[in-house]
Amino acid sequence: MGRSRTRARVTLSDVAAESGVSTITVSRALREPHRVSAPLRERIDAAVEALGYVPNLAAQALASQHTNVIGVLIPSVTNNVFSDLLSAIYDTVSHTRFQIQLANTQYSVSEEEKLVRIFLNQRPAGLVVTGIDQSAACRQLLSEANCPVIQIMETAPDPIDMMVGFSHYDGAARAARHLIEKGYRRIGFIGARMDPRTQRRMEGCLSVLDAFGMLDRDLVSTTEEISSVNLGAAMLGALVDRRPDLDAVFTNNDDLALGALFECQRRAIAVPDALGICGFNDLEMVRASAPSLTSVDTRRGEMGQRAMTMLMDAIEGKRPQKRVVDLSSTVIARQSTARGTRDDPAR
Amino acid sequence: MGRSRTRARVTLSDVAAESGVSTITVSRALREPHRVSAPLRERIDAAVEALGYVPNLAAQALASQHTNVIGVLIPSVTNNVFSDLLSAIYDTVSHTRFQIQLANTQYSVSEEEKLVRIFLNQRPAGLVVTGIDQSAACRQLLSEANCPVIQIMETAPDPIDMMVGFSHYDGAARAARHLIEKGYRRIGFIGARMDPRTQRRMEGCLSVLDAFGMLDRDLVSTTEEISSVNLGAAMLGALVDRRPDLDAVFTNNDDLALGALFECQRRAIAVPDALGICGFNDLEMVRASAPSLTSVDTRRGEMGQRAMTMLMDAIEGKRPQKRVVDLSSTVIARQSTARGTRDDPAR
DNA sequence: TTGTACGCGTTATCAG
DNA sequence: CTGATAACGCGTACAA
Repeated sequence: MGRSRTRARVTLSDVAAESGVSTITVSRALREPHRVSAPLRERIDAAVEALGYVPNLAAQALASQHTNVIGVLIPSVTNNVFSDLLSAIYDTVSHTRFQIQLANTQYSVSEEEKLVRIFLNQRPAGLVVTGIDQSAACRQLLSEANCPVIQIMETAPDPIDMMVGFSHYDGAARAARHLIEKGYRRIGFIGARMDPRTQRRMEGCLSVLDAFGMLDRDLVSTTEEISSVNLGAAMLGALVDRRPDLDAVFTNNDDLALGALFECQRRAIAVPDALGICGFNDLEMVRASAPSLTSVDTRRGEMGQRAMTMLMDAIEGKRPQKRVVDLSSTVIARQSTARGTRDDPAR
Repeated sequence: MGRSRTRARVTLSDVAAESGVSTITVSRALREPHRVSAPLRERIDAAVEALGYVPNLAAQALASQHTNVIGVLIPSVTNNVFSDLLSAIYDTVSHTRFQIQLANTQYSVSEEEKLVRIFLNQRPAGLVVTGIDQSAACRQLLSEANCPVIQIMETAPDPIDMMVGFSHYDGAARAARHLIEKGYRRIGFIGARMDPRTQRRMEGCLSVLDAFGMLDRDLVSTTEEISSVNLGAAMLGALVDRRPDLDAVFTNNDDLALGALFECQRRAIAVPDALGICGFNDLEMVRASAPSLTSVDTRRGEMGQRAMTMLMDAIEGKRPQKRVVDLSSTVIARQSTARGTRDDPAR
């Protein structure tokens, strides 16, 4: 209490009174201008302007039984990976009639299910969910939803509705093959948090190492802790202490890779000659480091943009030809793996 | 169109029918349980559970003329600085009745004003806005708002309502003094984007240099470009090319500082002996680098937490004793400035 | 402690 | 092309 008084809010009927028509006509003039005669439209627009009318979203939602809200569920707001994605999502949606409502599942499927339930009850225009590891109940809810749903970050053969992402397994497999091609032989793996996508990356990496007869479980280091640069440094340090013969690591993401690089610098381990490092996600910063870090580009900006375009199209009734868009991923070879066997060393 | 049919939604009156009471009693049992007799409460809770009732937020908002939405306006979703803040905000609000609605001003005051207008019309429970540089109209709107408003990231003597942050001017001044104490004499400044807070940091830094007779405008490098690690590397490179006598830089944030460090590594410029580097914000990663980077801790986690606590208290009518909370900021001295004049060198 | 009547601001439906 | 009327689902104000 105690703050200044509310100015009486301007409603549709105020605008109607001002322009001498009924409320429904104002409502139509705003939503379907072509269905209202030109002179009326002008009078109404003028009245809206003069009175400073702003629609009441709650009333719209209640009356029409739908909203312009696109719900976006991501596991974390801190992770750099998602901030790139979010940025693209916001950009794509700005200047459309839709608004983003962001929710945070904290990597919990039960939290995700709870949030989906809440969102669905508010009749969103569309929903974006991260990954493919929803609970059975959540999948059920989403497939019965009366709005388009798009899963992002991953691909799989059984989309709930639509999907745009890439195979984490394949991306990591590419990274492993890259390290092998560069001549590394005792290749380790460092992973943190170990959420489902992280695990699939690990599997992709290990399967390739196995296929080449190079799999050594003792070179695999994982933790449930949240990924960070400092953690990458600590994990690389521990791994090298235990296995000084390690000659390359694939880290589950770029934070860990950068930490690993720093630890190498501290220990005077030569990168890439004594140790190769490959990260994942290709964050902006790994291009800048010295040496620059090899990473896997996952085109998150394009992913966010495509996801929102597909979703908004679907909301307008334009269903995509293909419900699953695979953006794939690409190894960006840089100095940290440029030991050079067949490729020329990076600049 | 063409997705599966909506199940008839469960409303208050369904629950009322199921438990044999009137709708208003159900409504009360949900919002003010103590005002309903125990047996009824139990019957109602059971019915809610059995039917899977979820309140319709639009109807609540329309009937009660207020919402549990806390609007949060930040300039960027990509900037690491805001992700730390956001994370604290989400954590503090989770498990309360409030929900966050995030909006993105893109560092534009006109966009901010537009968003405030939209938010205010939906009767938010509270509003969080970034900084102190709102447009006059926006300030006006916010001071007439019938909900608590808190400005974050900065402090000033004239809060719109409440405020929690720190002085960017002072923080940068501390950084400059730290560099001087460490024996650096030809101190440069590197800044990107140059939003209002960035500018105040620049002013704080330059004023100290000036007071010590060390201000050299030729050592100041700024750009409107968005800050990034790569940009930090490029800007440091250009500055050193032009002024090889530079012996320290204060960078406007940690991205730039890290880029500067990388560029030094590439050019074999010894940090901290030949060049000292001090960043701003104390991101997690700057503790891990080799050498570790000195930075200014701005306690963003605490800021987010305090802001939400103050706001939620104010919503419940508990106005704070002091409307402006100054969290201050602290130089965290690390290896990148440990040339050691009076302090002992960092570990 | 519980219930009745009504209104919140908008849109759907059906007439004119 | 325009309007009257009735919802939408819930909370407020008052009554019992």
